[in-house]
Amino acid sequence: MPELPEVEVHARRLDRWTRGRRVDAVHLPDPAAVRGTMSTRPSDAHPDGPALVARLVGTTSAGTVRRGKRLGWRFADPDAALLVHLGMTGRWVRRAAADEPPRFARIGLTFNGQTSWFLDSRRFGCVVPLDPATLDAAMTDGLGPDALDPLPPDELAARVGRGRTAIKHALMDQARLAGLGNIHAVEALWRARIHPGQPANRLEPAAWEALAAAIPAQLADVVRDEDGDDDVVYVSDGGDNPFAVYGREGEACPRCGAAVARAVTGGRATFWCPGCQPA
DNA sequence: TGAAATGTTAACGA
DNA sequence: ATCGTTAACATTTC
Repeated sequence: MPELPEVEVHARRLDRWTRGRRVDAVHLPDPAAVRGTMSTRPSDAHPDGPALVARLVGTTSAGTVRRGKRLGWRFADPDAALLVHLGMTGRWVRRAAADEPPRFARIGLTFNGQTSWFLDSRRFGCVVPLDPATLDAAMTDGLGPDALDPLPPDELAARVGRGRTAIKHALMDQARLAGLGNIHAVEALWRARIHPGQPANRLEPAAWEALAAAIPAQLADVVRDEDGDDDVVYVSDGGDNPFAVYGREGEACPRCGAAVARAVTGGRATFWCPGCQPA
């Protein structure tokens, strides 16, 4: 699930569920979920992962922060910190402490009779124990400004508009702008009426203006829709597809009625409306 | 059964 | 140096 809105929703959830509460127990059904650095590979498991996670017992959750798709979690007394990346399929759920671990449970923290579980079927997600003094740097290192914060169009153009690479690709470059992934890059471009394959350095000022508005609007709308304690329902979950063009090849564009097109670039499926996002 | 999947990064090739 | 593509990671679901 995770692009910026999903990470934001999970950060809020963990905060609500745990802040100010003491860690009574930890569970680590998949030790490879604990990594020494942010890595998508279980083979990069932290050798001392179990010991480091065990040290959280007795600390108190001090809340979460988010930047781009990274989630930071602080603990106090004694201080500790985790950097969480949800990868492709990561999410957090809360269950009664007496319940069995849910399917795909990788790590769990029990607070006051309830356990918050990190579930991740595909195992690209990870939890990185950090020296709390380094958490701020780890949260921002290598990331552009957070995509949920509106940027003036000229600043967006200066950051994202460099080079001839396709605008969609440039938008997903976390070093230029942090938070957009495949789905929301596709949706933001549709909102701004920009063809995803346009070279980033050839967008007109009017296009940057449209994009600068479309990006935070897209992300904020999704955050609003997904906020709450319920599991996020996504395209592949069999739920209704909530998107305008993503996953809708051949369907009518909700704005102009033309058939939505699909192509694969950079190994990723891209969707656009040939009617209102001309090349 | 084959194809595709929200993320990240390395490795090539042009 | 820059850009695009492909593969890899690990696993599930349609």
